[in-house]
Order: sequence, then structure tokens, then C-alpha cells
Amino acid sequence: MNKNREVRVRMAPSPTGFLHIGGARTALFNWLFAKHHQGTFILRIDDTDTERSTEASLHEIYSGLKWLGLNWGETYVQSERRDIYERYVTRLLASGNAYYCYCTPEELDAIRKEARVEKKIRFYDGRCRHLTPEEIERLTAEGRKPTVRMKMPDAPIRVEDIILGTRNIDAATLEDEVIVRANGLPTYNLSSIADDAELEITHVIRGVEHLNNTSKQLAIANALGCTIPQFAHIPLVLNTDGQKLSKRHHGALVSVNRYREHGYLPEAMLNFLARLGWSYDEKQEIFSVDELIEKFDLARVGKSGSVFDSKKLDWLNAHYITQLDIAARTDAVIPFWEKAGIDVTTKTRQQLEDIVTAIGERLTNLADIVSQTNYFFDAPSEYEPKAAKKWWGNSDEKRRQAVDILTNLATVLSEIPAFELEAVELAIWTYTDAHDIKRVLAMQTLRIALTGTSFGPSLFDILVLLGREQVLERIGKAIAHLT
RNA sequence: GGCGCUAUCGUCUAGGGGUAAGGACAGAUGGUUCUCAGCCAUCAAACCGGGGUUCGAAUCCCCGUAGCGCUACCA
Repeated sequence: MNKNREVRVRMAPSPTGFLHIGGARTALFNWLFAKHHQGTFILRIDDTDTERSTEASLHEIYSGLKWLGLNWGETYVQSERRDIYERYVTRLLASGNAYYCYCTPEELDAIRKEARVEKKIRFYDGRCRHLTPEEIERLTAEGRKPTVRMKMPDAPIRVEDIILGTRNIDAATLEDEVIVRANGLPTYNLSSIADDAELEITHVIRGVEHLNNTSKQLAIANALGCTIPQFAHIPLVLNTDGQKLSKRHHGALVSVNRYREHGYLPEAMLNFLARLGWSYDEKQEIFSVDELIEKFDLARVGKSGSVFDSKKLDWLNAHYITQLDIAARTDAVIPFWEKAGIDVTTKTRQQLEDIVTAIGERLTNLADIVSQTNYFFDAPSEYEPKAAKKWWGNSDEKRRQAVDILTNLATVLSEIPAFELEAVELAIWTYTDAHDIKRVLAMQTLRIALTGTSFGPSLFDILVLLGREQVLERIGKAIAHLT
């Protein structure tokens, strides 16, 4: 039935929080599927729950999707489409497929508890299906506002899923679902399938947590005679605790925008998300966006949930950062310096690029630039205790030795005609070799004096980037500290 | 409690009747080096259990177990 139709898929978030990892992956799979088939990727805001929906959340979702580059073709907002759902409900009511239910939440709670005790398959028994006009009048007089329930069919429902295969849902498990709340607003199961029909969605790609909803929505669609989209229920994204990744249990940790703020690249996130539940072959791990579009196939999406492993994301991110050339990497890193309060205008563009070059492949994420380069901008305010203890020592004799080395190095460095890479290197090696001082000791002693830490890029790079004046000043400070 | 989904190294996964069960991340070890990262090399690490079917099952079937999801006038 959908064979000759253009592929139309949708991402249907409810704006009740930030865009989270699981939602982003669902969006990605939809987007890749649409792109692969030259179809349309639609964004539909499922905000029928007006209580929980917020404007702020909407912007979070927009900005998250934009950052990832998951551009969409059409936007729909369900709260603006109520007349459409009303039409569908009217039809359902008229055809006798839906009915008013006057049960109060308290009454429902009671029968729910009872059903549980009696181990019933479903709790709501359809008691309002056959209310007489007199009863309705009485209930209305009591001030009760009815909901509308869908009358579920007696025949089993067949769900054909691209990933899970064909499933037959026992009719006995189907509950007469509420499709319109007492406040007159439609519920998800009604508006969702109504819009899928209305927007001519061809494929519904969503998380398995919706599998139970699918049979309910199918019942509605069947009663309405709607064209039914194809379904693909993708496995859940799990936290390391094995539970579904959720805002409730795992907090802001799962927010996509949080990763952006920490300096993750969208291409790394996309690559990572794509491999969560999907694989191409037994070798390839790195996929460009274009490759993803070309190779993505729902048939190669697995059935079991996948744990979100941030270590692998880190690895991918580091990889994609190194793919950036120095100019692009510098551009990417500047906002992170600025955000940390570092004044980048104290350096020339060339100096900034030289710093980034010196850092090389050491960045796991862009935010790392701050802790790895702050000493280029300001002299260290303290010396890392562990490093100082190891290389400067804590006995008077060791400290004297460190001071000695620093003093000599200062002399050597001040005497070099041109303070350039090779000259500096040659001068230092000449000094260490002539005085029979271990290279590591000299270098680490100096490194701590200049940077405050015992690790980082090549010390020669640091020396040259800092410049003679700054180097000598810092050595002086270190000597003063040691004596 | 009910209904459902799932099950290969710690993690992401490949393989789907005959494989030494492969790769990647993470881990360990060694090498390179002024340190760290990186890079290179090496190592360790898995078919949930039990029954079938079969000459042969990690792979097919059944049962169990476990994990997870849903069980709202949330999506």
C-alpha cells in the first residue's frame, strides 16, 4: 500500500524536557531512513499533555536537533491541530467505536486495585459501554465530566514490525483506551495515529516502549479505516545500570545539549548514536554522515537494548577532533577558552593555532583545551603537589638540586641567540649531557616550573610558545618558591 | 500481579547448522619519547541454563531463568 509513496517519517517528541540521547537516536534513525530513501523527515511536537509541555523544552529540542544537523522538512504542533482530532473522535463516536466514560479517577483507581488482586489481564471492564440515557443524565447532574474511550475489538490485532517481525496481539489484553480526557484534550494514542494518517506517514520508527501502544493505535486506525504506516520498533538505549535511559532516572547526564556544552562534536555523537543498535559489517566503526545515509538499513538494526558507553563516545570524539585541521580546531576551541574566562585576545591568531598544534591529539573533548592550555595564558599559580614531590623532591638536598638545574637552565636559555625550537633543544641537551644530568629530570623539573604540572605537550614547544622572557620569569618564580 | 520484548567478551557488535566464535571501545603488558596523550606490538575477555531436532548446534524448536519495557484522563 505504501509501495509507491514517497517515504515520510516523523520524530514526535513531547516537549517535557531536554532532548535526550534516546530521543536523539530515534530522530537519527528516522532521519537516516528518510535521507536514504530521499524521503521527508518531519518534526511533530506531541504536546497534547499541556500540563507538562513547556516552551523551554521545545527550544531545547530544536537546538539539539539543529546541532546534530538533523534538519527536518515540516513542523507540526499537535496543540494547534485539535480540530483534526475532534473530527476523528466524532467519527469514532458516530460509528459506535467509541463511547463516553463517566468513571472518576478515584473509581478507576479502585477497580485497578481490584483487578490486580484478582490477577485480571486488564482492569477496565468497559462498564460505561452501555450506559442508558437516564444514567448519563444522572452522572452529568453529579457534575461528572466524561472521557471518551475507544471500544477495543474482539479480534486479535496483527502488528507487522520491520525489526521485530509479525506479532499477534491477543484481543483479551486490549483495554478500552481513553482517547479524550475529561478536559476535552485528546490523548497520545488518538492524536498520534490520527496525525500519522493525516500527515501520510509511511513508516513509524520509534522505541520499543511504544510496542503496546501500537496495538491500541492500530485498533483506532482500523476502526477509522485509515491507511496504516509500517512500524519499526527500535530497541532501547540503556544506562550502564541496564535500565532505559531516562530523564527521570539519569538526569541531565542524558541531555544532548549537555554533550555539546562539554565539547563533543556532532559528527562524533551521530556516529556513536548510529552504532547503538545498528551495525554495518564486522569491521567498520567510523562512519561519515554521508556513509551513514548510504548504508543505514532498518534490517540491520538489532532487537536488544544497547548500553550507552561514554568511553566509546570519547574515543570517537577524540578521533573527530583530530580530523579537524588546525584552523577549524582553533575556531572550535576558542569558545571554550572564552567560556572559562581566558582572554584569547592576549594572543595572536597564529599563537592560538600554535598552541592548538602543540596540544596535538590530546583532546578528548573541546572543553579539555582549558585545563590543558591554561598555563599558556597565565603563569601557574601553584605547583601540583604530587609532581613537585616527585621531581623537585622534598628533602633539602633534592630541592637544592632542582634549584641548581633551574638556575643553570635559566642561564643556558638566556644565552641562546635566537629563542627557537632547534636552538633551545640543542642548548638543553648540551647542558644535560655535559653535566651528566638525566634528561627526564631536567625536563620535568623545568616543566613543573613552567606549567605547574608534570605532563603535557613537548616541552620545547612550550618553551618557544611562552617566549624567553616569560620562561625566565617563571623559572625565577619557581626558584623563589623552592628556596 | 498482568501483558510483552530481549538474551554472543565489562561495553557496542559480527557471525546464524560444521569458524581457532571476528572486530571496535575500555583494561593489562611491552616498545617509541623529556612527561602525558598518541602511535605500534602483544595479552586477557563471550555464545544465560536445560531439554529436544540433527551425523553435527552459539546458530532451529520448546521450557526455564534473568534483565528490561508497558501496565495513566504521560508520551
